[in-house]
Parts: sequence; structure tokens; C-alpha cells
Amino acid sequence: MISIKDVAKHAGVAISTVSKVLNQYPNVSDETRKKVTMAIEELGFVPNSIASALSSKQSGRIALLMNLTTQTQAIDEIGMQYLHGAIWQAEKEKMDLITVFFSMIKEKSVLELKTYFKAQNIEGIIIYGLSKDDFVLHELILSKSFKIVVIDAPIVNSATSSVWIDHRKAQYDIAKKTILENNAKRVLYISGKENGYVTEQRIKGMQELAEDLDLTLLIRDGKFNELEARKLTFQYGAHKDVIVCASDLMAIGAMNALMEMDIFRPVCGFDGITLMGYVGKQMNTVRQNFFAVSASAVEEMHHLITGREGQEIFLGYELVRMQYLDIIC
Amino acid sequence: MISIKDVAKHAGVAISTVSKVLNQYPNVSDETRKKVTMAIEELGFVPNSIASALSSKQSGRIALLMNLTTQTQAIDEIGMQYLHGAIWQAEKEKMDLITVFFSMIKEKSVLELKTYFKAQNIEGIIIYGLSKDDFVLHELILSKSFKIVVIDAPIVNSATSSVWIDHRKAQYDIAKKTILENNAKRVLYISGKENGYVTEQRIKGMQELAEDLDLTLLIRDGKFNELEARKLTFQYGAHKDVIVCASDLMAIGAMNALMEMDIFRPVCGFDGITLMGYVGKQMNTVRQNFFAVSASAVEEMHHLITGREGQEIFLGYELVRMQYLDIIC
DNA sequence: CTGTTAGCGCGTTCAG
DNA sequence: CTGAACGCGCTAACAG
Repeated sequence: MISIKDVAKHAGVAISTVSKVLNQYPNVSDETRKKVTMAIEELGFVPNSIASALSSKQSGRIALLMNLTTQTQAIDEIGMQYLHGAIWQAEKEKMDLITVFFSMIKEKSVLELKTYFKAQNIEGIIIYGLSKDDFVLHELILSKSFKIVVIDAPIVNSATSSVWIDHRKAQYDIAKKTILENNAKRVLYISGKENGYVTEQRIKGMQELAEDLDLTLLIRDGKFNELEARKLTFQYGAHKDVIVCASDLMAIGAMNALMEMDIFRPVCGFDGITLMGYVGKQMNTVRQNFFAVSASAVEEMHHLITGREGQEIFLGYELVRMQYLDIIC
Repeated sequence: MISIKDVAKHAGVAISTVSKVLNQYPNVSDETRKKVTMAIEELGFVPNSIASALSSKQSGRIALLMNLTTQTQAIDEIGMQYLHGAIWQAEKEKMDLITVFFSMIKEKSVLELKTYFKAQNIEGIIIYGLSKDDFVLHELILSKSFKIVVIDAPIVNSATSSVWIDHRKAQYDIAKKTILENNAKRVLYISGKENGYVTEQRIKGMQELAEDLDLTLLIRDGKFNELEARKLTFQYGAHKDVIVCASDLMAIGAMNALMEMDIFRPVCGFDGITLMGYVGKQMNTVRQNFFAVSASAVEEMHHLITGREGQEIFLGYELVRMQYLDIIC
């Protein structure tokens, strides 16, 4: 292996000088800089990130902590989108990203968790899929032992930022669109899990809308579960004009129930997963840009690590209508 | 930060002794081992993996290189399954796993690739989704600069292992099952991309079957593309008794085409993705255990790194019939 | 069985 | 602007 020492020798300068051009220090003459750059080229030198990390005490390593057990888990593209966006941005920021699943840390105490991350020299953690009853994680966040960016949860402190879309408004918008298109009055809202942060925001959006449009609103907990939504639809669907669901997967469950009941009711979802296009003839939904969300999270993490205070960040979304042929073509 | 030195002092032994108990060396007395363990507990010492890596020259870092642009890409759970299995096994083997997408290295030359991985102290690479025309990657494999495990491609050398299921036999089995169930004779086989390693294996399986059962076999390249399969079905479907597809997604494309043509033909797929259950009433397919495949790949990587020669590993599969309610319940 | 010592490759003072 | 020297936390011979 060829090291910084070899480069120094080859260029006829000191080791520290090479280190300086490597780390873009200002006080190096153009001439020496050029010499060093040449030597690096010629020798095909690649800086050893491990040595660098040890010496500088900065690993540049962050973890993407994903909860895929709840919600739609593995049958949609959401997780991959998050992952892709995070990796992409991490490479841009020259950070190292490792992926961790909730299932791997489920049984751990706060102390064990800290040890787990410390042992891996993790500086920051991005959390996706946090729910209110993940007590250990909440403790971890409050301890400020790591820089943390939470996706879809409103937690902010000096070491913690939050990244999400405005779920209240998004739910309001997509429901309003669907309701107005169908001239509906009696609404069944199948909500997400009650311990989820997004759930309460979305419910607020629905309540606001009900007031604004003078609707009859029935709210039932679908637990982000397709089967549950199916059952609720069998139970209440016939006496409602429209069914608004807090996730695409629940919308699919509702729609299949309606088909089996052989009645038509407009349904709308939330997320914009591809699966939606396969089962519905047409369905309104909110398309979130998951890639962009996690990319923003990584970017924010970078700021956190380099000293900025935590903050809340809102991103945009789109209202779309999904259908089969649009997807595969 | 508390280091090995502090532990040594606290336990009243030398630094190297601590290192020895940390790394499970045999020649340490039970008594000193106990003392050291106690000190570690009391101080809450966590070994610094970076320093360890620097000193031992073993990073224990491997990369999972995923190609999701071809095939079903982001709309199924395959990628997540692979990832999950790999992470799970990597943790077990105490290795560090980072995820890399093809899109991030697409434009790179072999030299740049080596630099890219070297700079990250990667010791081994697991490649998923390799096709025959990824020349740069093939060169990388042949160079033996890294330990490599290839999933679904038959490449083996002293630094390279291969992990896959027997695609020839699997294709044979699932097609045979479907054909016998429906008493079919004229078969349309919609194959995968011609430059894919699995494609030729599966085609072999079909040809063998055609001979064994005395079938009329028409093979057309569906490129693992849903739309393409749809087109081919419109073109040939009416004059065939059964349509065998090299992927679930193509099977879905075929099935939707049949529905639009308003004719019925049995269709079978390959992969066992959940989506399959949403669109078909019932469909035969081969369910691979992607989690197990990538876990095996990581395990094999561990062997490779610790000195074993490359080898070929075959895993099992299942023939299943998928349908909607089975999935959501 | 235990302790001493010399690096691993790099970042960072601090003289010059 | 440059270079010598020290240290990051740990591993691995080598003595004792």
C-alpha cells in the first residue's frame, strides 16, 4: 500500500505538506501544491480514510435506521427510495452511510444502543419510522449523545433536526380534491396507527376539511393495515360517499372490499406507491418524494455534524392520480 | 473517550493484555481475563473499531453492490430482502456493510472503481444484478483485487464465489407444474434479458422441458420488461395454451394483456414478489428466499476474507401459488 | 503467561 | 510557507 509518506518523498516535500494539500489548507504555495498533486497522480495514491478518521477523530459515518415492520413494510418501494436518496447524498457529502433495521436494535436498552453505535464510530443517526411508543429511541434522542435527524416526527433540539412534509395540509388537499370531484358529503376516514406522529397531523387535516366543507366525518383506526381497512370498509363503506385512507395500502384494501361488495365509492390514498397503479382503475393519492426527503435528511445531518443547531425542515408533495398503464409505459 | 489504556491502568495490567482478552487470544490466565473484563464493565469501555482496523489492517468492511435499474427495480421487495439478509448476516459476522448502487459507479473505469473501494477500505464486494455486458465489473472480478461474491452469475476464481439457485431446474419445475395442470402443448416463453446470466439457464430449462414433454415452444425476449411482455402476449398469446414468463412482473404484463383480449390462458411467473398476489387471481411462481441468498453471500464473503478459495453455492427455492387474500391476511 | 515496544497512516501543533 | 515530531487507539511481534 502506498501512503502519504511515499507521496511526500516522491514530491520532495514533508508529510505534513501533503496532508495540507489533501485537506485543502490555504497556506501552501501553488508550486508545492502542484508538485504534490503530480506525485499523487503518478503514484495513484488513495488516502486511507481509516487512518484519517483515527487521527482527526471524525469518522464521517452515519446510520440510517429504518423501521419497515410497520406500515407497508417490504411490499413497496418506499424503503428503497429512502435508502437510495440517503446513499446518494451521503456520497455527495463524503460521508459513510450504514443501514440499520429496527429489528436489529429492538431488544436493546439505551445504554446498549449507545454502545452499539459508538463501537461503530457512528456520529449521527437518521431515523425513519419512529412512533410515539419507541421509548428507548426517544431517550436516545433526548440524551443528545448523537446527532439525529428524524423523518416524519416533530422532534427538534440542539442535536436533533426533523424533516417531513406537511401531512396536515397534504391530507387536507388530497381529500378535498377527491371529495369535490365526487360531490361527496359523508366521509369515512381510515386513519393510520394512533401512535404514529403523522397520524395525528393527518387527522387534524381531515377535521379541518370537515369543518370547511361541512362534511359528516367518521374516523376509524386502520392501523396502516390493509386487512383492517378492508374490514372497516365492509362495515361502514355502504353508507358513505367517499373513503379517504391514510395510506395507499389501506386504500387498496378498501377498494377491494368495495369491489367484493359490488358497490362503487371513490377512494383516495396517501404515499404514491407504484402498487397503487396496479390495482386501482384510478386513484388519487399524495406522492411524496422519498428520495428527496432522505437526501435532505443526510444534508441536514451534515449541517448538524459541522456545528449547526437542530431545526425543522418541510418538504413538498404532489397530488396525483395513478393508474396502470401510466406506470408501466 | 475512554481507551484501552485506561482499562489497562484500571485493571493493573499491560495494554497488550487487554488487547488479548478483547481479541480472544488463548494465552491469558483466567484470573487476569476476569480482572480485565471487570475493568471493561466498570469503565463502560467500547473498543474503537477504527483504531483496530488501522492497526490490524483489517477493516471488516464489505460493500453490497446492487443493480436495481434492470428488472423489477424499485417496485418490489426483492432489493429490500437482499439488503436485509446481508445486513443481518454481516452483523452476525461482525462485518461492516455499506450499500452501493450501480448508478453510483456506472461511469467509472476499472481503475476508478478500485480507487473508489480502496478509499473506503472495502475488502470485499457482493454483486447483485450483474449482467454479461458489465465489462468493467467483469474486469474487476478477474483482477482479483477484492474478494467478491456474485449473486446469480456463475463466476468463480480464487477470490470470487458465486451464490445462486438452480435457475434451470426452477424454471423447468414451475413450467412443468403449470403445463401439466392445464394440459397444455403450445407454450409461449417470455424470457429475460439476453445478456443476463439467469436468462440462459432458464431458457435451457424450458428447452429441456419442451423435449421431455414434447411441447411446441416459442421463445421471445421480454427483457424483464412488463410492457414488452404485454406486447408479446397481444402478438402471440391467442395461439398458445400457456404463457411462461421469466419474471413475475412480465407475468403480470402478460396477464393484463390477456384480460384486455378477453381470453384466458394460464400464466406463470418467477420470483415470488408480493405484487403478484395483488393482480392475479392465482398464479404459479418460483419463490426464492432472497434474504437467505444474500445472507449466504455474506457468509461466503467471510470465508473468502479469512482465506478460503472461491466456490459455487446453490440454494433452494419453492414452487408456490400466490393470491390476494393469502398475502394480506 | 505478561509486559515492552514499535508501528499502522494520517492530522496537527510549533519552530524555523 | 515548510518540515520535524508527536499522538490518535490499537495490534503484533518480541522479550522476559
